[in-house]
Amino acid sequence: MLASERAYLRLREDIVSGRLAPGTALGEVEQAARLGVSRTPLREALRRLGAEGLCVIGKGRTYTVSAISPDDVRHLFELREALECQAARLAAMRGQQAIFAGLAQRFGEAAALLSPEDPEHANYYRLVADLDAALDEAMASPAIQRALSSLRSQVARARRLSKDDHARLVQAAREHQMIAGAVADGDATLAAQATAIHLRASLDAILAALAETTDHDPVVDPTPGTPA
Amino acid sequence: MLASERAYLRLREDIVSGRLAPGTALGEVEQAARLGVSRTPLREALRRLGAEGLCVIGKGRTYTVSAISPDDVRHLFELREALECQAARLAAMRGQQAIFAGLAQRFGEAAALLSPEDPEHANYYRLVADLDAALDEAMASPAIQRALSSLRSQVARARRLSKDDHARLVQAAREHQMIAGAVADGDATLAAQATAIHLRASLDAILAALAETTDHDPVVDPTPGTPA
DNA sequence: TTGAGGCCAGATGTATACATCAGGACGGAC
DNA sequence: GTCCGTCCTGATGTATACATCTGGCCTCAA
Repeated sequence: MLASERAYLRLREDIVSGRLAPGTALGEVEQAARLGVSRTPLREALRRLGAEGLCVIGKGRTYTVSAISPDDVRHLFELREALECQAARLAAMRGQQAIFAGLAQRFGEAAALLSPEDPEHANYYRLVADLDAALDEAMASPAIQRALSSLRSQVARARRLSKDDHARLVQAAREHQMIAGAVADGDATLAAQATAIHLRASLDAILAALAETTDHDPVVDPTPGTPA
Repeated sequence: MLASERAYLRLREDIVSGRLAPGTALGEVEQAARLGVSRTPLREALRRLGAEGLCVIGKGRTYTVSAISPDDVRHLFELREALECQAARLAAMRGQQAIFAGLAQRFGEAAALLSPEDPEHANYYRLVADLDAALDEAMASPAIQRALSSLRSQVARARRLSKDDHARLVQAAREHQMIAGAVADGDATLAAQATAIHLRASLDAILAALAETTDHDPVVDPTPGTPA
């Protein structure tokens, strides 16, 4: 695998997981040494992360891990709403009905996937990923796909802030079922509205979790570097 | 100015203007020599252009100037609609009424700016840019701003395909007036709808021009390189 | 003649040396 | 004592040498 790709993936994972806390300076030499690549591919990784918003140009020319305040999450979801509602609309107009009918049914049975035996909810999240992939293919709009993929790592980071309690996940499954159902019916307006509702509920869940956590705990692991 | 920035700006200009035709291979050594920089900053420029969609990774690892077929333009506008309608909505909710009222009035008088004495319509386009900037500031959503700025160079390229005939520009001015007016009124729904209408009309104008041109002329100047 | 296989040219990917710049610390002058 | 200017240190920006890969062409065998 390309060194620049490795560096990008590892840095992204480190930022999304919180191992690299917001505000951490990402020096080229330091990170290159840490990840075992030279500065050239690392620079490329850094620029990609910058384009995705995971890090920003601080003072001077240095990159720092971007913050993720409640307002940042709100702004992120404003973009998500624009993109995903449009995606749902287009998918409803262009997608194959059968695929989304099947997904809707699977979401209807999703409560079973949310058993406490699987604390990671791997099966459930695979189902969500399947819906995302189906929407991606159905909307058939490369430009929106690209914008969305650019957004996903930040969304993943935001989701980490939310506590996936059982009640929320059951409700989220219902929301997803509604989206898939509307797309299956070819109802573009309803699909967009269902998406908007889901995003609003997700945002509220994240903000609620954030409000709790910030009172007594740092949002993320504040460890700046790694123990060599 | 940084060499990477120079390379980026020149390559972007060359692609948007059509001097580098769609399908042109962008070899690192060749372009680095042409622009008088070394491969390192040129690579960075190439990656930025790739992220914006102005060039794509062809076979092997080579970059080529992206195509811009009617379908590409349609896809581009699907994304534009999602982003700009949301931007208009947010601006209507957050913007300062007076600014947009002033812009609406200026668009109402825009017909005077479209005199045949100014074939470039510089004054008119400055007004459009003012509206864009006002919306940018009013929506106060960094994420959407970033996505939009990433899109602008492709929009500029698409606009080059359209013939700015007088009738269309007059109509476009009315559409812009409507957007500014709706934002001034704080009417988010109307602002989004006015934006959608404007984008639809712009798209139709581009597609019509494209359909005409492709019948007897290449879409862009097919000169691949420069005469040393 | 046609297909497969390997060789070669030229590209991209990476590492590193050098140039340049920004921030801070130190010292001197007022 | 404080403020300003200079120097220094360490970073980023750039150029280039080297490694690696890709694709095409040529050769050879069936």
